[in-house]
Amino acid sequence: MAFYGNQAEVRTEAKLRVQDAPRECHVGVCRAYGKRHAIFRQGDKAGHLYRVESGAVALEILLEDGRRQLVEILLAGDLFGFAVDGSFEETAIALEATVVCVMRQCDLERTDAVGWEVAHQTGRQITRAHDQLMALGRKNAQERICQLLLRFARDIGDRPCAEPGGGPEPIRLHVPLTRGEMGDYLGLSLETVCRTMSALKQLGVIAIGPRQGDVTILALDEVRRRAG
Amino acid sequence: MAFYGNQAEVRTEAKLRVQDAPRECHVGVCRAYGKRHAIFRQGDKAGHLYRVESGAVALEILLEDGRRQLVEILLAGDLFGFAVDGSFEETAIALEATVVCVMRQCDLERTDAVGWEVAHQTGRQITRAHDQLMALGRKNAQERICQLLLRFARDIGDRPCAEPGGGPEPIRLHVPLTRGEMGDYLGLSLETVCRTMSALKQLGVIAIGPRQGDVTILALDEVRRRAG
DNA sequence: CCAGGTCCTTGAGTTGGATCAAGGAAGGGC
DNA sequence: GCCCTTCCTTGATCCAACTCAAGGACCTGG
Repeated sequence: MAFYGNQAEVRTEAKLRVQDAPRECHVGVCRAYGKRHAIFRQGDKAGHLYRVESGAVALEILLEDGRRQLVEILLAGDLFGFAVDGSFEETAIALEATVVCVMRQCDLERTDAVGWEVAHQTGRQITRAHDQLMALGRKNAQERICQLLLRFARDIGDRPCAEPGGGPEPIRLHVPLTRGEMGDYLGLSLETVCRTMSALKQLGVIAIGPRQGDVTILALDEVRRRAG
Repeated sequence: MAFYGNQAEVRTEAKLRVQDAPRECHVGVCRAYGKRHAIFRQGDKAGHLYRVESGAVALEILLEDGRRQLVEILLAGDLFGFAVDGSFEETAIALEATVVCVMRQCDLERTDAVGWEVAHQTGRQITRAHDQLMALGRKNAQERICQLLLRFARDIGDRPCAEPGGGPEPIRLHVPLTRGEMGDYLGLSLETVCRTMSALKQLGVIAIGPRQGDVTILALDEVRRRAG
């Protein structure tokens, strides 16, 4: 049972967040996970559904030869844990201290109308996967990175539509991914991610730092334009 | 209403197929579409759900500069038409003469338990999207093409697991995509698709023709191995 | 059976991003 | 504060796939 293996050692750093996390958890139980710890692994038996309460989760697929691909990034409110033949095809990893609500699928299926809630969620995720496929298939490094930055910007300052003049107020955001993980999500090498971030900084479109993971969008319109 | 625009002129070529298509269509209506005709378009108002009864459908996204990406290929039984903010973000195109069952979402939501049927379908599609993301992000041309061939092979001779000796019986299949469309699905140029198919032919792994779209898998194990 | 369009194939040259390599800045533990 | 690990950054070189180009095969309608 590698399933619950990471919990104990995590309690401390996750404690502060557990307190403000538990919203209505219909038929589930909240669990806390520490940075980089697995929630389930490729090949594990499925049967539960998961919702991110706080933090961020990545789904990744590994090939035997070690190549790795992040296929989805999940933020608060997102459901995950969909499996096809009874076992997971991805590994779910907490990108930072994260609280997850775990629900048994059989319990959910007893509750009516939850099916549609799930269906809508999955529909949204399919759309996101399609956006990402467009990015990986046809967009260059700069476009992919701008699209990713917008992904995180959307969750913070959720302004519906920037003023045409180009919002002068910078947007500060925290990206819970290392350069390597950004590369794994975007189908790029970590060096290319670095170089492209540096280029965007040089252009005055974004600012980096002061801490790792911090990014400030200085010209939202520019980021939007470059994301395509 | 570009929505129903392609139907009339399609009737003839689709007629033969309409007859054997209509399985149980709970609350929907079957419609026939001709090769390369749109079922709905990027930006169209959503509100219906669709199921492929026979034939094949592709979902594509277009960028303003003309870059195109097929983001999903749907075969008989697959649901599509999930939209987020009330309008479609993809265009759905019939890859060959195709019959689709169209259902109004509001009708479906009245029927209990359909939600879960939909959720399971979408879960399967998410998994497929994730496989495809792995392909576009980290696999080379040969691996992507072998993965695509397996996709179509699975729907024909659905043998659960080939004999360890490497099934000597060749698998004949029809790929309802032009080289260009294969490229658009796999994030490759059509020339690369050609070259890679030729290379696989040279290696004796597949045979091509006699008609366009026909592919015969001569060494299933080799295709599997190369798909990664 | 022929004409014209669409699709496929192969060659030659180019390039965006990968890989290899080396150092520098954060950050966590003692 | 210092050490050690992890992460970030930049440079140099290389290569898989792209682009441009030119034929050839297939397919449909007349």
